[in-house]
Amino acid sequence: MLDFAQLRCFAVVAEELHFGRAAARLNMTQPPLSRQIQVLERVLDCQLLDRTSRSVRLTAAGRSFLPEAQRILRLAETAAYVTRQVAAGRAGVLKLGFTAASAYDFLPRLVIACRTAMPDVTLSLREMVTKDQVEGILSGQIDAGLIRPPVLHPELEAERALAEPLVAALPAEHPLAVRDAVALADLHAEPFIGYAPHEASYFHNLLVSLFAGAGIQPRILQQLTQIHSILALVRAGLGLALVPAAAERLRFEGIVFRPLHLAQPQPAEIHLAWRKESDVPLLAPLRTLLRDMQTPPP
Amino acid sequence: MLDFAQLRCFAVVAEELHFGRAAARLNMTQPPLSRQIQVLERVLDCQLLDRTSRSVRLTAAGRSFLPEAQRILRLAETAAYVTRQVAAGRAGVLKLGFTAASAYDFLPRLVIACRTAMPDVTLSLREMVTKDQVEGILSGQIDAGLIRPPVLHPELEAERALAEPLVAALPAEHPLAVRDAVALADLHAEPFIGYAPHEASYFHNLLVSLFAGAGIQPRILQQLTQIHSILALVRAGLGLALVPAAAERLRFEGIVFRPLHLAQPQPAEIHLAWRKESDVPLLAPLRTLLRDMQTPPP
DNA sequence: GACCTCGATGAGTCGAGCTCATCAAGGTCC
DNA sequence: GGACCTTGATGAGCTCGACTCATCGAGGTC
Repeated sequence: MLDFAQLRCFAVVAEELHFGRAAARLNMTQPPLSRQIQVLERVLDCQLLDRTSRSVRLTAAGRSFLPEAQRILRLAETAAYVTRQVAAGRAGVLKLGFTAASAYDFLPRLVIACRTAMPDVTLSLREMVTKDQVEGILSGQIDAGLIRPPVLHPELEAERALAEPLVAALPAEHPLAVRDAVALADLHAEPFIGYAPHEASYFHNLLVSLFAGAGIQPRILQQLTQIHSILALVRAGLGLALVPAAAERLRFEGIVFRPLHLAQPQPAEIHLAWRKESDVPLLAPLRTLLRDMQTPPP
Repeated sequence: MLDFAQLRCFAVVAEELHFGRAAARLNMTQPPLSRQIQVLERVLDCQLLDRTSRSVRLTAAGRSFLPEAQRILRLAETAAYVTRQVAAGRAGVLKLGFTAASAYDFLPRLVIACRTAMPDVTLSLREMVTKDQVEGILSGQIDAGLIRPPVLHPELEAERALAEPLVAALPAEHPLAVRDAVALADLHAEPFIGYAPHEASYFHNLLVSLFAGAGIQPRILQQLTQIHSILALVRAGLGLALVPAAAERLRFEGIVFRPLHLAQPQPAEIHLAWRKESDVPLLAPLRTLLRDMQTPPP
């Protein structure tokens, strides 16, 4: 079998065309260098170098083999380097799940931040609902997921990646649209587009507890799953809705967004979840990145 | 430094995910296999395999390194194979010079024969006059050349690659064009387009000796170097010419070619020439091919 | 709890590759 | 033409790395 040491010896001798100088460059003495070349020639079953005591020249086989040897050596070096980078979490691919809503604003910012902070890291992104992400993390289909809390599965760990305000989405012609901001009390008995209790349980439960806490009860006309569907009904004038601030980025014409004053100003959270015993090296730097994104430098 | 044995060990373990089976496939026992993997991990400064006494799994670094290791192993094998082929004269590139006239018919046949008999051999062809070819062979610019004899240089060797008849090239309206064939005697005092004594000395000298031997003397109007230039003058009706039979392949309209009866039926020769101490492995198979082309199987 | 599987590890041995010394070929120089 | 120099090949001796064999220990199964 071939041997990297032999390839390196051959490449250097082929460059220097002089065993003594080549041996010096290789930090060895001349006799073992001669023997390495001999072994390589025996392995390849052909002469690579024509040598007399006066000159060293490449044979046709040697000329053909030299670039291959150099290529293999380069590849080996690169592979070793890249592998070290991957192990250190400075390079590689991280398969990341995300929910539809996080794509509105958070995900693009994350991708840009990742590209800046870790240019050799690729995020392989897949949109999945929270439940599928949990299964995907457990099965290894994705390395981590951006999901709605709480993360209860005992094999998973999670931490907050984002907290954002809720805003009121109003038809442009709605009476409340003239206000600068909206309070929960304004929504009492208003026609309201809400979230489906099962498919969008996070926002459903969030709103239920907000309304209960404020002692109000909007008139819930429809309960939908996807934020853009809710906004479509709002635009049609059926009612108003509460959505995460990122939804403003959808730029729905005919809808105005107004800040919603709440005791907890940023109640809508996205968490990063991963397998507790995950050995994916990129997890740590990703978590650092997410933490940095929440506390941007002044 | 990396080691091919380690790469092979890692690749097989990564496939089997079992040290015992991998060791069997590698024709070794399990302890040294474990140690090879440990050494590789130390060289790469990271874990490639997560192993307990119950299971073996790839880490992220291992998943990243595996395809690289496989690629390097494949490359090494291919490089060794190709180099052996080159050394044996079954593959590689042969830089071959040729004269303009040999391109008419002989060279295409040679290229096709070469592609059939030695599919892994590439002919790198360059058109050069005989004198430049001799210099090119001596300087190593070309490995061999198809030139006009005689080859006199003491460092060169040569052998006949082709012998072909001469034919008479006549303007279509020429009186001799009605004949089936032409004899040298017919050319006496005829207007004739000949070859330049220096730039086309081979054909010049050949015709001089033919005419002298036949005791005739055509009226030489012009002496040119290139056969296609000579034929252009023939077509213009200035005179007739004697050209190698391959020139018929030029398909000059307005010219008819007629066999020329001679004592030596194939006086126009092309020889293959090469450096005496050339170590180009492809020379031998090329010479065999050229010999086979001259004595085609029945 | 006894047993089994499987990777890690320790002890002993053998061989590959290193160093040093030397040879042989083929130039150079006086 | 002979002494000398350069340079790659080769031989002897030694060292260190890698293999074999035996065994351990973790973690399952029955």
